[in-house]
Amino acid sequence: MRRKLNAPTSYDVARHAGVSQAVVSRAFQAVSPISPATRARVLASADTLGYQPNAVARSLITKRSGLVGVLLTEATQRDTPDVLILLAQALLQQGFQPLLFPCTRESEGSSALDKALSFGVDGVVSCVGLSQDDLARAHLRQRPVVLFNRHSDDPAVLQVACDHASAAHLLASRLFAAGHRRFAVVSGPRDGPVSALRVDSFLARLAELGVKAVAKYEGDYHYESGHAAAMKLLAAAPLRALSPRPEVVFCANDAMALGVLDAARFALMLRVPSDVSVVGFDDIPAGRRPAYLLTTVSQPFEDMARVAAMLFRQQVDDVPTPPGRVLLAGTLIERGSAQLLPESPARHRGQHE
Amino acid sequence: MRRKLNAPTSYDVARHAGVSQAVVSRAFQAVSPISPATRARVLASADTLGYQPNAVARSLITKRSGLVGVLLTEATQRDTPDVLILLAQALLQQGFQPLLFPCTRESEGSSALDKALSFGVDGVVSCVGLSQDDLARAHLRQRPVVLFNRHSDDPAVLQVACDHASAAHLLASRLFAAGHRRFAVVSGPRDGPVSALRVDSFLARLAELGVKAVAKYEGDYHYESGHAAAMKLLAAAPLRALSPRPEVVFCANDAMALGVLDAARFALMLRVPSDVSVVGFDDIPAGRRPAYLLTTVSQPFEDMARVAAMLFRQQVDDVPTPPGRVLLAGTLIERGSAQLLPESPARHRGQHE
DNA sequence: CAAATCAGTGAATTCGAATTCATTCAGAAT
DNA sequence: ATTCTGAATGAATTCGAATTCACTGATTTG
Repeated sequence: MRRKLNAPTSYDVARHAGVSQAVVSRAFQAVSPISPATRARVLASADTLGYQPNAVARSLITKRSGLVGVLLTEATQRDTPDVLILLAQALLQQGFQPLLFPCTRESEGSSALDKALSFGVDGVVSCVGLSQDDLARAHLRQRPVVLFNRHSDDPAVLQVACDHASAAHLLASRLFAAGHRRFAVVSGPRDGPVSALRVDSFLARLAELGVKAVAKYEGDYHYESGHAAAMKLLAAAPLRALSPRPEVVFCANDAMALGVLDAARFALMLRVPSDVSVVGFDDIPAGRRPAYLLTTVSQPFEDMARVAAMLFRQQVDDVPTPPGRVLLAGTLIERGSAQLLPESPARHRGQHE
Repeated sequence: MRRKLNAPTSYDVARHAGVSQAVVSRAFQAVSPISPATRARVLASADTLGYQPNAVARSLITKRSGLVGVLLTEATQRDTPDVLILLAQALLQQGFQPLLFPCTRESEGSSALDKALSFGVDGVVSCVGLSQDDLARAHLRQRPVVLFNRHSDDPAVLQVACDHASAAHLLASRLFAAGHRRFAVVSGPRDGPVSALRVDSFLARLAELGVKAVAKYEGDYHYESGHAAAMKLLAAAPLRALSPRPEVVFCANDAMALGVLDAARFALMLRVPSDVSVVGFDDIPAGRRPAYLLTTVSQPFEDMARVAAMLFRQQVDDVPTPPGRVLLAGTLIERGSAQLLPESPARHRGQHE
């Protein structure tokens, strides 16, 4: 009396079909020396026994698991969890099962990578920054890494990201051209790798245009910090005459922009955009609603996910792939929260798609 | 000249430490017959070689992979992707690495389960409905399944869900007690397993209270369908006198409730809640903002995730666990979008947490 | 008709760690 | 001193599928 607990193995199928175990194995490979007749017989047996090849045993010998480690930052988890979904779907479409490694701090990336490697992933797509050393370790074991919205100086590492800098640059130009001169900026945490790109580029462009004095506030990407920023930056200061209220508040992400908007409207009783323009970055769903109509930059997450997944597969399959950085342009979404140039009439788009 | 590509194995460590492979293996188990001195030596060698036990090889023999299959519906992916994050974090905390199986239809659950099993998962947490047959298959292989917000008639299957029915029941009572008599309901898709619970229970309670005529609209859980529902249900019909405008619109989820809210305010120029009350279900972040202040029911996702993960681990560890359904109560969140009883003063909560 | 070729098959080995079982050796008990 | 005990160790086996290699029998070729 055997234990029926365990799943049937290739030997069970072999016995049932009257062949050797090797033949069973071959029956499940696309191209392999096996006669069509035998294959059919084996597959039939497998079907009646409910046999499925054990992916664990297979990957032990083939060194291919069909798994991809997906490293997530806390920010991704909190603000744009749907990116994860898009990534997962794109990777799945390329034939990889996503294995999740949620990190709470950027520094956890290193150990997450090791854990992923020990699980035998074929490679890693990381939303978390990785050190040169981490990348080298993965490379040594021939496990490709694709960085997602994260930067590495190593030109050999594939990176897929939104072109934050260009978008911020464009935004600054447009706002300046619309006649705005008094700017305020709500950044993310100082060390945030993405916030820096957005804010620095925005400020750099303003400086180019001759705008030096810009009020700054360091937020933490949360709605509340946007609210707090607005209270500080926009409040009717007693000495306001000395430093007049900003005409535009640029936020490093949408969540904070919504905080600014709500604070401006409901706490400070300012009209948006006539009293103050607010722009964000990300195009989160909430900003699309009639209640907000936030002018913002949309990251092409779907394309980014698709490209990342495709590049990942190519790397795994050793398809020669030009390394480097793939920057996908963000889209300026003009809704109603900012006064932009009349030349480009602001379309009041609501939810799109 | 050996290939340095491959990760070091236990044999490499054994050689380096001057012991047998078996000892290396033992050094990495919490409790095993090995002297503290040797263990230290082995671990030191492992460290210098950068050795980590290969999880694939290990799980081949131990039948434990430390992986948990997480089956996702399209709805979860679209509406509440953060549930996935919470689940992932909770499972991780219990020592399981979440392997994702995004499904686009409920019917894909079956094949997703098989795939998960072939990957050697220790069990499955499913947001997708599974058939009796699926559950039996998993049970046969001793792979526990925990259903998350999904129902099974099999009392032996662990289920963790929000108590949608009770919450909807309470909501109906409260609205009725507040004096409302003309109700409209925006449901999810007819076959949606969750929508039915919410809407049916809401209607049942109203019927109990003597309210028979309720306007109904079948939405699809999306914002747009809420908008459309409002246009249909609340529009100033020519013969409105014959069927007066509903005082309350109950929506099967928040996304649709926001659609109703926006349509009422911006398209129909109705005041909320004085002209019409709107209530939703889920407590999505957008509803918490000052621009909406949606009255809704909050699903205790965090608790649900924690409980599900805990029960899952117990099952995997063969801790005797009383099977059955765990229903966690939803919380009625009273914000500004509905007129409820004066006896319970509506607190205008914004973002909470 | 013999030799060479080739497709299809099975026996045996492999991947890397865990585990069983036998063995060794130090210290305790007699 | 001798036997007994127990802890610590190593050799060998195991998990399940893929793969190498040798082999068979059928087919083609000279």
